Amino acid sequence: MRDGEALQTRLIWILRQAFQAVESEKGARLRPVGLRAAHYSLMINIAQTPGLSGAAVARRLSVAPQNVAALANRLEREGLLERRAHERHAHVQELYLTAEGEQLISAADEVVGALEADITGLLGDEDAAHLRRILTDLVEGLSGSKEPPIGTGATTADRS
Amino acid sequence: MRDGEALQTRLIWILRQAFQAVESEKGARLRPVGLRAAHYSLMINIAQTPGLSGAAVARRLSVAPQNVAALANRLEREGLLERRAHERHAHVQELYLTAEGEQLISAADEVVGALEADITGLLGDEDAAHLRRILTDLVEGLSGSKEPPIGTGATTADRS
DNA sequence: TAAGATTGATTGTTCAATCTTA
DNA sequence: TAAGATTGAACAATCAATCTTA
Repeated sequence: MRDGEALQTRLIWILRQAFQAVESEKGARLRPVGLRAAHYSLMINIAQTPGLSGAAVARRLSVAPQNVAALANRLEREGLLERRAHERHAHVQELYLTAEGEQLISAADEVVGALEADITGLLGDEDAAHLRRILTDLVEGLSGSKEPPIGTGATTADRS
Repeated sequence: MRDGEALQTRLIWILRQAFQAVESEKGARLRPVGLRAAHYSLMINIAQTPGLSGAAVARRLSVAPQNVAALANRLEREGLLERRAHERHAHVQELYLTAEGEQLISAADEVVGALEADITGLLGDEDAAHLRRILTDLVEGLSGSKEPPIGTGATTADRS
């Protein structure tokens, strides 16, 4: 590593730091509500789009489908989520929140929404918008070039 | 969640996406070299500051010291890293890379350095600098307010 | 007391492989 | 063939608790 390019000045490093800082704060604020960050991530997506299949959520979160399945198992055991068979495709499991799950995710998202507000308040509207734009460009540039051609991954069960 | 504030427009969400995209790309480029991302992260820090203690690396990486210990165990087993007792503090384990480790991290960091260059090239110098500044502000704002007063965590073994 | 190391248990995540169904 | 689900193994990371040493 060249000395003029210290580790800590790399965007890769700083991005990691920022992500960790936000994740850590999110986790800390979520704890009193009674939800772990991973469970929040899964549940908020199902709340936004009830009936999503496990595979579809996995794509949204960019995690392995087995991961979603494992989380769903736990949440189902805890009575926060339930699976129902897809009406026309028996092998597809649609995910729904229970009433209890709905209530919990509602409280949790209020907390996360507050964090989002704190962040934009911290940065100011201009920087926040700028950050949004630059990060979007980054994601586009990194994943855009190597993604499958067209319509791949979008199935009947993915209602996003 | 208010409809005007869709999940996907939140900075928290976009930051996660960006981090995951970069991590994924980093992992993909590291694989041919023969290093996992977690091992790279640990080794690059030891390469930069040989003799760092496990606790010190953990602080730098913002991970639990047990995590560093587990990774170090594996890397030691693989002959990429070695521990030596601190000269004056017998219970402190200093971490050093072996010759093989040095060589491997060198090849790995060339790959990661190339990714860093690709990213800045993708964004352009102006946006890259801007992103660096905004993310730094974010980290400052989030963690700065709740950090212990002074000199905490900096011990003899931490030569950063 | 405080910092570092260590051990054990739990959770989150991935990879690989298999099975079922459209 | 392809998409979704499932199972098992391995790895990464955390929390909690203990131990040693300065």
